[in-house]
Amino acid sequence: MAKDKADLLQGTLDMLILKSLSLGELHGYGIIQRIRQLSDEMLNVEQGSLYPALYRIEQKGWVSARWDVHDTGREAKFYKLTRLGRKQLETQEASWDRLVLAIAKVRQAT
Amino acid sequence: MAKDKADLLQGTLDMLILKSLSLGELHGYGIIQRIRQLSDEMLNVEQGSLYPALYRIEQKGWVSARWDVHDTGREAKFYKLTRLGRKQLETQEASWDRLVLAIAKVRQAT
DNA sequence: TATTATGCCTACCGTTTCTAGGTATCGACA
DNA sequence: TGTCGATACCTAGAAACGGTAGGCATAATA
Repeated sequence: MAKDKADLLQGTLDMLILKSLSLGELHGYGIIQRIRQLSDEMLNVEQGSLYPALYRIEQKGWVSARWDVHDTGREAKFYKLTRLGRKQLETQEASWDRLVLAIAKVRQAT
Repeated sequence: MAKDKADLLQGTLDMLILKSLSLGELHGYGIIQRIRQLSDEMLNVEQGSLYPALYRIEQKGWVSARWDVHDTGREAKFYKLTRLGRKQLETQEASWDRLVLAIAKVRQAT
């Protein structure tokens, strides 16, 4: 990965995927682009990370998938957040906030 | 771990250890206590995570260790941040800030 | 005296991300 | 027409890291 881009921390990818899907149905390749774009190029999800993650997430029932043809005429697998997935997103965001807060506390220490 | 405590994200432990040592020399067991205390009990580092991490960190030259006897008369292995470790702490804090920012950007998206 | 807290350690497990490969289609361009 | 990059999917294997679960020893405390 390019030097100016940070590797993800384990545990953050699910949240990012769920979040990007919360904005609307999307296919895998598009998820990568959306995350990169929304983060101002700071986050770059590798395909080898994404597709297995999508599989896991689908198994857990957080997203549903269907094949479809989009505007450009190409086939792609579109993922959609389920109700369970929306809940999971909230849970993960809350966990993330708690962690960020906890680490901030440690870092504040003088 | 207790349910109200979050597991750490992989990649954050080094920073927490370095940070707690930046406040002064400490032994392993004390690092765990300091992190727990500073985070208001939100972060609990397991011994099985800490000691291997300390070993890794020492190998990298970020901390130096020495056995000593402390007030209570007990022996303990005291760790101290090296100059390299202090630099590493800065680097990791900067990375953390970037990641938090990047994720915030993604989450802001409507 | 028995238990709890302090203090160190290791082996193994599970999860997750990345690297590195593969396949196929489409559009642009030489 | 041929080639190349972008789009789009996938898998196998490696690497990293934190946790669980165990062990050992000593000091404090009930």
